[in-house]
Amino acid sequence: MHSFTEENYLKTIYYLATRQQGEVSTNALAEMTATKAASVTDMLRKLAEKQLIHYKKYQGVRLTEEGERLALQVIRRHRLWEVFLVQKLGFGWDEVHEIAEELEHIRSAELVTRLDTYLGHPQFDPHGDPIPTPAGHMPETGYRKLSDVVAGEGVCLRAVLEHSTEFLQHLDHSKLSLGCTVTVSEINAFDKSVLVQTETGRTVFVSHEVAKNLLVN
Amino acid sequence: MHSFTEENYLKTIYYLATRQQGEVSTNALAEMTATKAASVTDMLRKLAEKQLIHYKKYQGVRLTEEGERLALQVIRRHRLWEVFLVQKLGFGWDEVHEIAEELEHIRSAELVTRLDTYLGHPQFDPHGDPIPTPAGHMPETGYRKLSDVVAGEGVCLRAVLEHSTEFLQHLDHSKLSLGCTVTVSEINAFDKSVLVQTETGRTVFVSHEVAKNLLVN
DNA sequence: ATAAAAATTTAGATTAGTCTAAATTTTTAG
DNA sequence: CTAAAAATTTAGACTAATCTAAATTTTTAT
Repeated sequence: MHSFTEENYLKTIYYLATRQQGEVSTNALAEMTATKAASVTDMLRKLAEKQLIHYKKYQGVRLTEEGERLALQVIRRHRLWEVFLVQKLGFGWDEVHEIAEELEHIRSAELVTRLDTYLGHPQFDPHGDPIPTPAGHMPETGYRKLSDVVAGEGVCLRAVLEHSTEFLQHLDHSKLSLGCTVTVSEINAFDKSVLVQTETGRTVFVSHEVAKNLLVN
Repeated sequence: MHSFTEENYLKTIYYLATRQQGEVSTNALAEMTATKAASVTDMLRKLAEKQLIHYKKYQGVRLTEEGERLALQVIRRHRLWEVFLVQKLGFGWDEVHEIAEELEHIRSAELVTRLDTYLGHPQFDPHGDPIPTPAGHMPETGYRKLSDVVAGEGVCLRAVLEHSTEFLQHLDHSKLSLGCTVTVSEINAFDKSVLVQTETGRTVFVSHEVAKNLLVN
């Protein structure tokens, strides 16, 4: 079996790999896991020995097939628990990340299967992230960033790229939630902020910084 | 905060203390936690330093008020999760112990509060064990062992003392479940086995070994 | 192209929890 | 009451995950 810590490294490598080109760097991992580069190096050697990553000194790191399978298992558990916490226990979408960070390491396969059934086989977590399949496949979404939408287009809010409490509460405050249909009425040429029209006719100001973290289709 | 391991020691000390007179011994703890006596001694020194137990070398161990409070918190979480696993996810009562052993260490207080509400503030777990209150009080049950009931008495099955899969499956097989009302029709003078009559008129043979692990009122 | 900067790895230590083997204390049985 | 047995603790070591400081490699900027 793999340790709690190993699972976190695999998950983090997966996360960083999807957000960039090529290999994941030691420093990037150190920052994400809130450890030091030297500690990361030690762990990378260990994961490489277990054949969970491809690793050459100084050259960064990439998941093996087995490593990716494990990472997706952890992510699947994390996202299913987030659905449980929000839909069943009534937590806000801004409150569930830390708790799911712990729940994701509970190992029983039967538990995950039953939880998935209990939740009605959800496809997305409360932040709009797709839930990996039991077989270990990450569904493609084809979403774009709101910041890439041109004026006049109508789109639907589908997911957030940023999970911080501050960001999510800001959206709550703007009364923007996933599933909202909005039309981009204006894009500011100077700061790239956008004005969007909701179905109910409200106009909402969205800064470029926020628009970059909103996924739509 | 206290580690996973410390929580397990506190829980085990509480468990052993309720099943005997006086102090809990190093060896008993070593057996229950599947470690060696030397390891237990190390941990006891640490828990004593943290004022969670009263400990004098060679004299056994007893929880302090704070230690008991923490132990009851862990037990409360364990039992609430068992209710969840059985009532919401449909696990059998013989399948939930190991999973709850992991879930009990998830630390969010808010999670426990919400889970309790979601489950409808249950008073007992699937094995009939009382769930400690949020304030850290273990409800008294006043149950007796079935092995102490005299012939002719009618009683209701309330809890099991033994949680092993084998024992619980044996009860399932005998179609004895918590809540059953039974009348003790005969006590064998030689082996102390009992015959009980169920409400439906079935006669069930219960060995002394089993009767000692069934609580009734 | 090369020196400075940045990134990464190595060396050596630390902490939590565990172990075995040896020493010590308590209990028990004659 | 005392010697043997049982229980417990101490001593010294190990593993996983981390750290700091120093050494090494790669990248970058003139």
